[in-house]
Formats: sequence, structure tokens, C-alpha cells
Amino acid sequence: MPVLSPTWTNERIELLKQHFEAGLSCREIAADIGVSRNAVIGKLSRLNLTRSRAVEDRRLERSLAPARAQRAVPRLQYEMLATIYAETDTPAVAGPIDDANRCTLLELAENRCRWPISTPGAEDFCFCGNSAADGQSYCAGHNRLAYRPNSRTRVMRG
DNA sequence: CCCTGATTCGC
DNA sequence: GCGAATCAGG
Repeated sequence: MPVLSPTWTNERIELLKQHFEAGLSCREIAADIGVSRNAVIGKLSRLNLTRSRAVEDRRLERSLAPARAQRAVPRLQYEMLATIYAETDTPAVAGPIDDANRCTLLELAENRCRWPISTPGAEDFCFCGNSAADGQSYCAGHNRLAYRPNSRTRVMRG
């Protein structure tokens, strides 16, 4: 690929805005684009796209509301604990990552892994394309990479 | 314990 | 301008 340090290209900024407006958390946006959470948040701040108070308000609503409509299961902690538990209990990797099924953006389907390969906008840019679980954006292997919880110290890179 | 987004500040 | 470190809130 001709470009070494693409940093924030137009494609990435558009993806950023799209996901931001879609209501995704900065953590998910970061994992989807392939940068750190702080990078996403920093860029959003520079673009004056911070939703600041709206986030806390949203959380407060979610926390205070379930008294009546307790249908939704708070799977944030569950997912995190499950991941940790799986890592501790299962020595093997959750799923293999093979690039045999990689596809373009247009070929992406609902049950296809949307993990971006290479740099968006590059000639060889494509997606993983492996089978993803229902409602999931990534296959098993990339899901582990995308949603890797950890301490505040820098761990996730690439 | 862990998460979240926001800001700071060195690069 | 960028993002890791840090801050602030939950």
C-alpha cells in the first residue's frame, strides 16, 4: 500500500460520524474503525461532535427506568464477565481468523463479519466476511479482538 | 472491580 | 492535529 500513515482519512471520518450518529459507543466505534477509544473521542471532540451530557442522561434513563419495564437485560457486565471467564477457562482461541472469505463493503451481509481489513480507501481494503453470530458485527475471532476489555492502561493496539 | 465519555497536554 | 494519559462520573 502506498500510504504508510493514513491517520484520519475522509473515509474514516465518515465512518466515525456514521457510527456516532448511529448511537454506537466510542468503544465500539474505535473497535470498528481500528483505532483506540481515546483516538475516536479525541477526534470527536475536535470535530465538536461531543454529546457530553446526553451520554450521562441516557445512562441515567437506562438505570432508573427498568423498575417498570424490566425487559432489557443489562448485558454489559455479563458480556464482560463472560469474556473474562472464557479467557480464563478456555485456553483455546474462540475462533479462527481466516481471510478466505474476505469481501468488499457491497458484499457484506447481515451474518458476515464486518472487521475491516487494511486501510479504508486503500486498493486492497475489504472486510473479513466470515460468518458472524446473529446480531453480531464480527466473527468469533474478531469479536474477541474487538471487544477486549482491559484496564485503563494502553493495551489495545491494532 | 469494571465501565463510560471529556479533557489535558506532550508529541 | 493526533492520541495516550488522565480526569470525572457511574
